[in-house]
Amino acid sequence: MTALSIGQVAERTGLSVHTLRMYEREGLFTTEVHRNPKNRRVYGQADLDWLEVCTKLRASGMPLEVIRRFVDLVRKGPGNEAERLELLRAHQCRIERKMAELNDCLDLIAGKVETYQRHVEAGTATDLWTGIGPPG
Amino acid sequence: MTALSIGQVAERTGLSVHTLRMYEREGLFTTEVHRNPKNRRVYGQADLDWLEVCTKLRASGMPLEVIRRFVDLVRKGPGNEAERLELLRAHQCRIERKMAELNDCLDLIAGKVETYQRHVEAGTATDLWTGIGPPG
DNA sequence: GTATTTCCTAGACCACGGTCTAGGTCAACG
DNA sequence: CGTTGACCTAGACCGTGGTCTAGGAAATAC
Repeated sequence: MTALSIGQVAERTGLSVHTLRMYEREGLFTTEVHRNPKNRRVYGQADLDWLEVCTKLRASGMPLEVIRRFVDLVRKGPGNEAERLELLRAHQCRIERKMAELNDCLDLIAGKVETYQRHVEAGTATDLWTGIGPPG
Repeated sequence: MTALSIGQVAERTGLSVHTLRMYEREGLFTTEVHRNPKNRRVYGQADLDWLEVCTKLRASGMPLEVIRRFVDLVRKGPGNEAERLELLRAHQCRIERKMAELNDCLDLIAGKVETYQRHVEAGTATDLWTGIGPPG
């Protein structure tokens, strides 16, 4: 059975101890973080599992406040799964849109990169004006 | 020949007039923004073109400071294309990494969504514990 | 002639997500 | 013993990227 200090959790999640405490203050744990008799935080496997999910949600751009909403639903216990589902699905959509957007940006940038590359290879002879060239 | 007011540019770029002025202050235009005799900003097609690129760079997470670095290179004129290229390529990589990351997140979330969906369809009978289930 | 709109500058303000400090407890090391 | 290190709380601080306000000018609309 896992029982980790905040420092250890920081180490293996990549979050700082500050951030971990902050997340707790902000109600971002699905479960109260346990304390030992000395009042030190003790994290279990469930916490690690959740933090993994949590960091993925963050990494994909979910604001802390939305995570908190999700957490609140979880804490309320069974019965609101539809709401949780909706929340996740909304986020899924946002990610998908974001990826489409990034793809778009990537296209444009890849174009510019190619242009520049040909240029640089050709000996930096000509100017590329804005260095970007007219969009096309 | 295009000649737009800041309001018009705001309208067609989606940036606010505040933001446009801020970008200018921050040196994010490859070219000085023209002024009419009344000291009003007058934007040309080149500005629009650049703003389009610029917003894509922003949308893909390039910090203003990096955009400024790029702009500085452009303003210095021909001769530093290799540097510009490097900058763009670095960003390209970051986007690619980000997309990979998002894909990862999407996988996880899609999994959760599916689980929840089955659950909700099945009549919200069972609890899903953290509503997320053990990661697997 | 006054009211509205659009613009101008300079600078304050804001949200977000951390990050760090001060001041303190406790255990272990040498 | 003293000091080092991990932890505790409460709360200040920070970077980023806007967003808005105050105070003013000029044109347009009524």
